[in-house]
Parts: sequence; structure tokens; C-alpha cells
Amino acid sequence: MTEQELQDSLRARGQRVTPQRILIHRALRELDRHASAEEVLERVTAPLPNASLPTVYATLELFEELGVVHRVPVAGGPTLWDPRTDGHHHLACRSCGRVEDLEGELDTAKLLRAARRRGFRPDSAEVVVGGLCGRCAD
Amino acid sequence: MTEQELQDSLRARGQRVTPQRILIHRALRELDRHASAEEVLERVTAPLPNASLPTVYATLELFEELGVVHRVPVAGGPTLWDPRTDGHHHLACRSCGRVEDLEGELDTAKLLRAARRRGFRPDSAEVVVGGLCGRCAD
DNA sequence: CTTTTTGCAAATGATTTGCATTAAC
DNA sequence: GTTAATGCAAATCATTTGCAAAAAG
Repeated sequence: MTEQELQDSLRARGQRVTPQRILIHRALRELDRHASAEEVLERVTAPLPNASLPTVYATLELFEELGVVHRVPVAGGPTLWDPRTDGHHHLACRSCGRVEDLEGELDTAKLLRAARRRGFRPDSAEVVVGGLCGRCAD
Repeated sequence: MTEQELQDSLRARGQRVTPQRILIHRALRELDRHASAEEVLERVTAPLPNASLPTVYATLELFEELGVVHRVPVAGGPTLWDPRTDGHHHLACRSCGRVEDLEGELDTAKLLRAARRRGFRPDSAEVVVGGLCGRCAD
């Protein structure tokens, strides 16, 4: 998502366009990996020395509602934020906790049907492949 | 997993069999749903009034290493513990945070291959279907 | 000018650590 | 007897809240 699209998305919901929001979005794009709120703040701190964690948290949550980012809950660590907005899968190292994107098709039709049968209204189906990353598989 | 199997599993790793461990395992089986450490403690407190949270946390982590339980990271809440040891999938309500088991087959061979191509040594592939549960889909 | 957003300080909630005591083996 | 496991109190880590000041529209 471009900066212009973010601004449009914000205005469309009556949300204000602030330097913090622009910079947090830019930080996520530039980090180009799953980052924690702390990591985002660090990156935002260079251009905006007084930026605060509460603002980062509030903004990431807002972005999630706007569909700008995905929240990736992590076992035993801070939740990570993923700037990709398309449905995709994840690799999670159970030793170091690292989470990476994983490309690949998957036929989830059967599972989604099972979910609906349970009264659930599904809107995503993502796989987490667990195991050991190359570095930890020693 | 039966109580006997748990004891064998503990002894096989040189771990001691304690009433706390037996009762925490029993609590998980009897709760028969994804429970938080707090909820496990509550249930253990009846037979063992002095049981403590640190012991519950340490024990659940040990059980995870033994493959006795699964840890389910939850966004915006305490991590939940799942007494099922077979690979299975999850439904996660993005409104109330509830997590339920989901039965169903899935061909993950292609994804696992992609994971290995990335130097990853995968040992599980589980789907999280996100959306709204029946109650929250109003 | 009005209302939202921000930053700061403090609060909360979950989980972990240090350490003396207790219990398994 | 030795060593690991437990319970307690206190610490830590991630995240949220209250509120006055600053900034967006």
C-alpha cells in the first residue's frame, strides 16, 4: 500500500492524517519484515524524536482495522506486525521465535466449509508452519 | 494422553512425577478446551490449595517440550493451552478472541516443501481460520 | 474553533525470576 | 542424602489508560 493510499484510507474513515501515522506506515514498509511495536518506534524515532509507544500501539491497531497491516500473535514475545495485506502463510521457528512469510497455494475450501457449518463467518485461512529455522536446526 | 503415559513421558526424560504435574495435566484434560494458566490454576487449587502460578507456567512449558500440550498464542489475551496432541486446526474469532478446534483434512505437502526449500525443518502445519464466531456475527 | 491525536506518567495484566523450603528419587 | 520442584514475593515485559497539551481539519 502506498502512502497516498494510506492517506485516502484514513480520510475515508474520517481519521486524521498525521506525521506519526505516515511515519509508522513508512517504517513498516521499510523494515519489510514482521516488526514489533518497539522496533517500529525505534525507526520512527529518527525523524520524530518524541514519538511514543502508546501512539505506535494505537496506530497499529487503527491500521489493522483499516486493513493496512496484519497482527501476528507470537508465543513468548511481543506481537508482530506484518505490512502485507494479502492473505499469505507463515513460518515460525519454535526455537528462536522468528516469523517469516511463506509463499504457496493451499486449498482451504473444505476447511472453510467446515467452519461455516459451525456457525462461523470466516474471512481468512492462514497456515502457520512450525519447526526449526535453518539457523536453529543445529 | 493418559495419566500413565504422562508419568512414563516424565520419567523417560529424567523429570520427576509430582502431584502438581499430575493435577495440572488432569485439569487440562477435564477442562477439555483451550485454557489459560490462570484457569488451570483455579482448577488445580481445589485439590491443592497452595498451588502457584509459577508452577503452572513452568509445568505447561515442560509439557510443551514433552509434546503433551500445544501452546496457542492469542492476540490480546493470555496464551491458551490445548491438551490435544494431534495436529489440528483452529477457528479464531477476531471479535471476542475465542479459539476453538476445527476438524478437517488439508493437503499441506506443497507448503511443507516450500518451507524446506527455505532451509526450514518443519514439524507441523496448522491452519488458523479467522473471522467471526456465531455469537459475534450480529 | 472543535475534536482528534499525541506524549507523558502511571496503571494493568501476563509471565518470569530469585531464593529459601519442601519433596522426589 | 542429593538434586529437582515448589511457593512466595518481587521483578520484568508488553500493552493500555488517564489526562493535559498540541495539532488537524
